[in-house]
Amino acid sequence: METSIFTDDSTTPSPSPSPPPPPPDKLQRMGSGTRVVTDPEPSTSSSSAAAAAAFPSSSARNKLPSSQYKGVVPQPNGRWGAQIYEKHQRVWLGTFNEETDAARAYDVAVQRFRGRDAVTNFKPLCDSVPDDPAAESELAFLSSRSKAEVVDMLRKHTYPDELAQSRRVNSSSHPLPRRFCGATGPREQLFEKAVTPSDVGKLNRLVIPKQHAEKYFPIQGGGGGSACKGVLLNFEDSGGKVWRFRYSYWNSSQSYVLTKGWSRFVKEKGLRAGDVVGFQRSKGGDKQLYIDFKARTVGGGGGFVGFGLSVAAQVRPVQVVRLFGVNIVNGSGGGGGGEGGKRLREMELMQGREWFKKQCIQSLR
DNA sequence: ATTTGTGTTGAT
DNA sequence: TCAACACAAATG
Repeated sequence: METSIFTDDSTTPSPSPSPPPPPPDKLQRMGSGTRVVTDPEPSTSSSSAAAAAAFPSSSARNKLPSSQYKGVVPQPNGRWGAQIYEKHQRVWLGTFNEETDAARAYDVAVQRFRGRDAVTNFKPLCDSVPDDPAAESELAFLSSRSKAEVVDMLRKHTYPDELAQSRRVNSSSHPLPRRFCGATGPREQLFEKAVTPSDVGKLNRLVIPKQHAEKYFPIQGGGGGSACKGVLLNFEDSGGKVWRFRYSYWNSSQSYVLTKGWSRFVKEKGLRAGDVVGFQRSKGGDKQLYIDFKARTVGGGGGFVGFGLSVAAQVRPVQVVRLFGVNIVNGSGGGGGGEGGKRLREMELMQGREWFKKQCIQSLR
């Protein structure tokens, strides 16, 4: 099952008998701090990211400034990482430019992981008196998502957008049974990867994280150091179409990659940075490989964009969603092109995304 | 070349 | 559980 590092309890998350909000006191700074950070001037300072870089500091080995916030750790480049612990294991929540953003990410995670009265950096979220629609909806939103999903949103910085979209849907009277991905069948999920800009760019290749490559797609002759003849692998998509990719190891970058054939997949599916490709394998003896992807929505103005393309050919129009009867824009110009070499950081901000598991084709046909 | 985020360790 | 530190993996 994916990376279920979390003992997920998604649907029944709050057995938390936790009622008594104890801490009226602001327990904000604690972190094993040890370091008071020479009084962290609130705001005013310009770019925090630049701050660290600018520090000539006195000692050769720069001690990174510890954070005053719980769950927040400094990064070598001046940015901030957020993390939370679960069962003796660290769960990384992503990196942020602002220390406070990292702290907020931790707050979201800790409330999802440990319940309403968990210790937070800022607002306990349920501090909002009795009825605060905003807080309540967010609470509901959190409960409706698995820990893994929440972590994913935080890492990709899509939490705000997903929350907003959730609220939209919610308000439009919808008993929508939430995600339903019935038994997926005889397949086992191997792993997933959110494609990077370069995975869908001109390099025409998909980097398979080493960890997964060596575990699921071992290359003949040994992976790590051997040369790279490469092999051809066939993957079937949700529409039954078979895709053949060349799979090899690149010594230059010490990476496992899918090359020949990959660009076609990107183009036909209209893959964009941030979309998630998933790899499965049938449990039967045939070990047939499968590939699918989760597109992202272009929430912006609230439109819901199907995949920007073409997939129409293979889609079984199930009784799709009838909620957004409005604009079904066709954004993604696969060719749209401009990527511009701006701040990638900002590009990474993606709006909400929907996971399009194959629709339940089973029940209908 | 940079940045992320994992491995590890010592402290609480 | 939690964060400091070091550094391999990932990304561009």
